Amino acid sequence: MMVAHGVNLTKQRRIIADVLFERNQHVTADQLFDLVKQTGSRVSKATVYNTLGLFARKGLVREIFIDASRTFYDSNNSHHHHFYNVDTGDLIDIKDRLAAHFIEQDLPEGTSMDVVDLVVRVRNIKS
Amino acid sequence: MMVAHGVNLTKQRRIIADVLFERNQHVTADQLFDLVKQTGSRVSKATVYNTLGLFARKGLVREIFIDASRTFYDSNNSHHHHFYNVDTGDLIDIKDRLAAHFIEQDLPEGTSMDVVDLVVRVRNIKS
DNA sequence: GCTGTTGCTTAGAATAGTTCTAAAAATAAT
DNA sequence: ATTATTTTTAGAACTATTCTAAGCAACAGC
Ligand SMILES: [Mn+2]
Ligand SMILES: [Mn+2]
Ligand SMILES: [Zn+2]
Ligand SMILES: [Zn+2]
Repeated sequence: MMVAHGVNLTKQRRIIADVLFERNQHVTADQLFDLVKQTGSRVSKATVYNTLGLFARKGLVREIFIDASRTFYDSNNSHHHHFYNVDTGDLIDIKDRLAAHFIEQDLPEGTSMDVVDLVVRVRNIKS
Repeated sequence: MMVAHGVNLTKQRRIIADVLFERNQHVTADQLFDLVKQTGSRVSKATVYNTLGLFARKGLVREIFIDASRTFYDSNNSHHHHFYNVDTGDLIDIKDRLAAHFIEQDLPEGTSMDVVDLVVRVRNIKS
């Protein structure tokens, strides 16, 4: 899978990928560093940052920017969106259905909608 | 307008608001600090940060998180979204029409779509 | 075996946007 | 006028992330 995306499979990247892709999750670099530590393996924090950056560039994970203070990485790289609870910090998947009223019907229990932020990322067409 | 939103109108906030709301724009705190300086007025950087935070809490501006390294503030607080060009850094408004194929038709000249990131911010219903 | 080359990992330093602190200044209340 | 409250300010502190430069692993050609 990683080799298919043009990523050299090193020992550390293997360890990181095992923990990261074990399940669909949203983690910061620091959280992932701790998760790796909990398995007993030792990988430096710099390598966790480097590897997440590499995985993101290669399309293996998605970066999520919901607040300026930290970047989340989403091990589920299929096309989907998120509910973010500003009170609890919960980050919950929304399946890819864009209609606004549809989203409203699916709000997490006990929450009300605040703001819908949509960013369409584009790139210059290489000439 | 600001008084209506429960913001005390001080001299510095007035200066900042004049520059910020002069037109629809997307600025970082630092950019706004420079814009204020260019008018000849003197407001500290701390006050620019404090004021933007206050305006955001009061709903006068919208925070936009498109990359982890800086927060943009949108002087257009009407409900809309954005095209972000990852190559140029351009941030362009999208009128509030959510259909995905509609967005594709409106891509900025010379760009191709990369990723659509949608974050629905919710809050706990106060009980 | 060695030897060079390349890519990867690492600890710690540096960076930079943002927040915090504590004191002065402005404003409001009594 | 005196006191209380709010705001501004400079600079220090904070913190997520990136950078640096040295060491290490993998590999190829001898
Ligand atoms: Mn997810
Ligand atoms: Mn705008
Ligand atoms: Zn997700
Ligand atoms: Zn906008």
